[in-house]
Amino acid sequence: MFTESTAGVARWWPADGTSTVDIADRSHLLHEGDDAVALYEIIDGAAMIYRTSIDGRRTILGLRTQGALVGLSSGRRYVCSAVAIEPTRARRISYAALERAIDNDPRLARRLLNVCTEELSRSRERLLILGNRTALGRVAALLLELAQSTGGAKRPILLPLTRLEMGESLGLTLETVSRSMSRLRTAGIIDLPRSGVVIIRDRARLEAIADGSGDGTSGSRLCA
Amino acid sequence: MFTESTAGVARWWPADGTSTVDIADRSHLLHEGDDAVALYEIIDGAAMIYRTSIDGRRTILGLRTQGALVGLSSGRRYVCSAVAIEPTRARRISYAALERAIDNDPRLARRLLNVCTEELSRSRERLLILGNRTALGRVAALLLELAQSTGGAKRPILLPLTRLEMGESLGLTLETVSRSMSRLRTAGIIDLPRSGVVIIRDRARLEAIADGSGDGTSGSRLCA
DNA sequence: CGGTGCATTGACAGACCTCAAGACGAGTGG
DNA sequence: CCACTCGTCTTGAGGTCTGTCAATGCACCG
Repeated sequence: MFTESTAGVARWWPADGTSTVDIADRSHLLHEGDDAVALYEIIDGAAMIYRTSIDGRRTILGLRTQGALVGLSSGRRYVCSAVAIEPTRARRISYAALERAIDNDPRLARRLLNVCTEELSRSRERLLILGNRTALGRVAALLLELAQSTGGAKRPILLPLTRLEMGESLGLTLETVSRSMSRLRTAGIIDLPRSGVVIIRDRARLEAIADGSGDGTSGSRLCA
Repeated sequence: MFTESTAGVARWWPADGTSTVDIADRSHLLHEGDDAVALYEIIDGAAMIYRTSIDGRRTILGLRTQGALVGLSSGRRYVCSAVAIEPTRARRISYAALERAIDNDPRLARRLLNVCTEELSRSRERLLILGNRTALGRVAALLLELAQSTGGAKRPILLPLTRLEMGESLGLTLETVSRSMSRLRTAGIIDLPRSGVVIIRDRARLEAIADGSGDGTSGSRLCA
């Protein structure tokens, strides 16, 4: 359904309601609770979406990179906050202009629906991870996700998240994240050459751990 | 955004591609991996959406009741399975007819977008629960959700889920679910008159537990 | 040089999972 | 009607994993 490519979404945006904005690292695109006045498409960079509980705990709902839409909301207000985790450029599309454009061009609606269902898939993927993975599996899955967005196959990952943020993203404490990373390093699966950098040495085993196939630290069957 | 009421979505469906289907308890609406040919709107009853991992473990991603759309997918195939958890009637809308209808009526697109973002909200809500709630809090949250869909304020909840399914829904084992229910009963917060029935005796404390405000089993501040 | 923020590591406690036994209810066949 | 089976639920004991608290190390910066 709604299977059209989203690569060209940009050229479908209404001309009158869009502008380009630059967001510094750790600056907000939008705040939970604010009036939902605009949607953002990430052109370059990355952001994380999060919500804060009454008790002050933050839960990071996901990371978004180039091409993703941030600010989708079902009500009049944003339900999540979004903050850049690296210097980011985004296209800002006003809701008012967008709704007008939808009425004029049904193809835009289909593309938006497509993006929205993809967003759903990502949320569900994360639910699977939180629902039945151990700490090690969750960390492995996050590293693979980060490796994908950082791009390179064997290139080092420049971690855009602190251990605390990784923990908030995975439902773990920063200590557990740190210990999991250390276990992966000891097992020879990753390298931690210096703070903020990760190198994946054995992607197959990392994937096996992320998929829940044992803890992968002792003779993986996938690498036999 | 897309804030129009969805109460009247039904009358917007394309006439040519829709039909009504009745699904027995524990029968499937659709299977993960099948060609995505139709969307279902639940008219009456309830269904659960789930995915199965390679290792055979099932993760229940959520429950859907009257008005919800089941079968939203970003690709050519369904990414989740959906099974009725009580006798259910649903409206089946073929994707082909739906896409045509979208092109003819932009209001439909906006309503669909609205439903889709609501779906997103539900997934995110569940992420929050799995990310930072204890077993007791998760069970409390699920009971409140079930109470809502069962309807009545103080009416008994006729559990549509087994302990195993509740566990698969919350990322817990069935034993932990059972123990949590027993703790809630011992604390006087719920009654378990017979198998498959739950009565909420102290909603305020149950909500406090679900929101993570202590374990609520010893003198809740909300009830002082 | 001290201060600050982040990461690592240890010790311990608590939460949850696993394995196991038994209870209960519904359905079936004698 | 009763015995039997089957699936589900409950409860216990013990082990593992993760959270909490705490100390230390490291890089960066004033």
